[in-house]
Amino acid sequence: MGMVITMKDIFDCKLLIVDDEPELRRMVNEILRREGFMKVFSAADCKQARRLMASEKPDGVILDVSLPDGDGFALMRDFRTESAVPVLFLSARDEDENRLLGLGLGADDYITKPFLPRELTLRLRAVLSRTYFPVILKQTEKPVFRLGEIEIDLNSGSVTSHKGQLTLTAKEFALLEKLYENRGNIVTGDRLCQAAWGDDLYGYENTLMVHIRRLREKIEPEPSAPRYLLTVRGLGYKLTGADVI
Amino acid sequence: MGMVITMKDIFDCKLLIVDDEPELRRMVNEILRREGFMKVFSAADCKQARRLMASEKPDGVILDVSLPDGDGFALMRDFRTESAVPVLFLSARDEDENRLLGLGLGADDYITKPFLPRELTLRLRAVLSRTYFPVILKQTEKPVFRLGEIEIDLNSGSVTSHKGQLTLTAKEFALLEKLYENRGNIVTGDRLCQAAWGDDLYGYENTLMVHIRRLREKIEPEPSAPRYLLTVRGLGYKLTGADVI
DNA sequence: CCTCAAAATTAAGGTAAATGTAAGCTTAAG
DNA sequence: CTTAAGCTTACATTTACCTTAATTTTGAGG
Repeated sequence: MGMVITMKDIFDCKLLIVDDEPELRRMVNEILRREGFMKVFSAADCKQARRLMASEKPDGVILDVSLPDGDGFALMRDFRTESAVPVLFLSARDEDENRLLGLGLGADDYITKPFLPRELTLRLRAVLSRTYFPVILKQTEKPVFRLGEIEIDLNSGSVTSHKGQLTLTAKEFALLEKLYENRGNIVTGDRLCQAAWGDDLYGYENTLMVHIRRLREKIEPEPSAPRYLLTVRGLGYKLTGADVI
Repeated sequence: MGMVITMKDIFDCKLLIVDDEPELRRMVNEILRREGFMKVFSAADCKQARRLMASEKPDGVILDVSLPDGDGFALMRDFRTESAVPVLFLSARDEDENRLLGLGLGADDYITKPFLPRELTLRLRAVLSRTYFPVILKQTEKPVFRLGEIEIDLNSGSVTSHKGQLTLTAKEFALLEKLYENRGNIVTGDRLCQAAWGDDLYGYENTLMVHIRRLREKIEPEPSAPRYLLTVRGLGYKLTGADVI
């Protein structure tokens, strides 16, 4: 079945264009209007951009990398201290592309000039869709949690219990992370395999079980009678009783 | 203001890949899986494509322009007489590009081989978004509802009542999910069997009853005098009194 | 490049929970 | 009353999962 979600209408989505070329601003504006974005603001330089950012609080920014009075990257960092507004970068081909690739762009995207209208709207939609939906964005800090007396830190991949400290292996880590993300809910074998191996599963069935077993040996007081990492026959596994720290 | 829309979950979105190269089918399949599209079918030729189109009724098609037994364009026109399914064309660079541009593609898009995974998913999202609107949601969220004093969470497959917490088995889960989807309406035995077992239904009559009984034992205060999961003699079963949470 | 230990995978036998079956019983409709 | 549809229970079977150990792969250090 479908689900009902509340989301901003495309007509209500405020966008800010930051570029020093008036012709390009006009063009982008036009493209966006045709696409249905009705609230579009534009700024020619950093100063103006900052002002509009503060007063209008846009839902997305289209930002030129090089601006007359500063750097697009620096500007983005400033925006980001205030909010998680998604940013789509504009850059001249070759000139800035390498720099862009090198950056930790996170949920953002970039587009090189010149571009097709279609390209712009495609990437913009994709960028916006990441923030308008309740998707967990790239999280720098991984969770630390507790299963009864056992403490688990996904930053270091360590499990601490009365027995001492153990380290999770790569597969164990991937599995536990996935289970924790969906804690309380059933996670199918397929999804777990995908999380740990990536590709489509052939004969993973048993391999998964063995890894689950090893994980249980590390996180369960009594691996053969699990209390936290439960099997749901025919459906998958689920993690219960996890207390966030 | 915002708007409320009903959208299909990305996991419920069925896609059909039509291409004669097995390796490409496999690759596209893989890309889509990673992106979260779980229901992907593939066909090697027009004949197979038509069959899958009729039986699965996919929500989107990724279609090679040239196929061993016919033309992708003709195939698309055929599809379109039945439904408004969005089509994303695949074509060899240069070879078919001009033809594609010359066509009145309408709401569709195309992509030339070879392509980057990112390109495929971007364009696919865009194509789908026209029918589903802003699309894209990574995490499937199943319903949580209440039957009187009993709370049911289909994410965790758990039933909570004054007696404590029980877990549904695979069959119980499938049946209850189907009944909930059609809550208030009668669901025939055939349809329930199909939901829980698949296409082939032989002599399930009694087996179904047994499973219904077991389900009632978990969700009914008094299984022998059901208040929520009712029998409709000669027709099937129906779920009533379900309050969405 | 080799060595060795840790990790991952494979294989095979075992087990219990989930499922299937059958037979007698109950209920509703005509 | 008769009949057919559905209910219930106990029991048989199956299959999904568990477990252990042997084998292969990986990767760090020499």
